[in-house]
Amino acid sequence: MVGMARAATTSDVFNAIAEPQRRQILVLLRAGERPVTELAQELGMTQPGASKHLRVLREVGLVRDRKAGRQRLYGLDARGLQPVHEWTGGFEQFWNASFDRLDAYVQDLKQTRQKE
Amino acid sequence: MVGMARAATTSDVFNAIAEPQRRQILVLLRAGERPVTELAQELGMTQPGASKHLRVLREVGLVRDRKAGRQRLYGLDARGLQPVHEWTGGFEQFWNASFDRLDAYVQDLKQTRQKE
DNA sequence: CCATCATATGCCCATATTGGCATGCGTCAA
DNA sequence: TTGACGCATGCCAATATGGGCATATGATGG
Repeated sequence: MVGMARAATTSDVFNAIAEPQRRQILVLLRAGERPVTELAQELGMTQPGASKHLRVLREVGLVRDRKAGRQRLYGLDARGLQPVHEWTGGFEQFWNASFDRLDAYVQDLKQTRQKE
Repeated sequence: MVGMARAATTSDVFNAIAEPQRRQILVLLRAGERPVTELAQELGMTQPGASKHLRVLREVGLVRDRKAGRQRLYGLDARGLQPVHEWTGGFEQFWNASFDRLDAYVQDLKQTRQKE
């Protein structure tokens, strides 16, 4: 193996939600279970397209599916999003500090120049 | 254009943090600014590799860089992570509800079977 | 049993990546 | 000025995707 591409999107949640349409699907599912075709329509994608995205979401555990007659209802299982929320939360203290740090840089630069 | 792959990773934060090594870089930078080589060493990657990941992070605005002599110090700018935190936070109410919903499914199935 | 509806898959194409290596470029020290 | 150091890039190889289409699968209703 000489080159590698990217970790399979099906392997982790971060990758699964990197796709805008998959995020939209998750948002839609907050309103409740929905069959594939309905999701496809509401999001303006083809049925195969929706199925493929749903498959990825299913494999990382963000959605569950349940057979209901001829349909297959997909439902949200947001537990997998918690790690992402927590990971980003670990940077919360830096959101506001960023500007201050930037200022610190500028100060540093000014002092450095004065010394030269 | 007949086929498309995936939105450029450099275009949004969700995609930028989909890469494990880039997440590690961000975590390391919480401790403060660091030159490329040092990051590469600590994460066990080559210098070009680190540079490439840093470039992606820079283009989505998650890191800033500052020249310091021969070195280039990279620093964290976590503001871009806030949207991700908020998006996932929008599912917080479903983290605990998931099990209940699952139970509801089981109940449904049982009733359905009894009817048959 | 048959036509139809609802989905999942397989295949092919064009693209986006990531990694390894070599190399260009600017900076600093002797 | 010259050589070493620190980084960014370019190029190539191997892969993972996402979309469009056709088609296999399954279940339902007559």
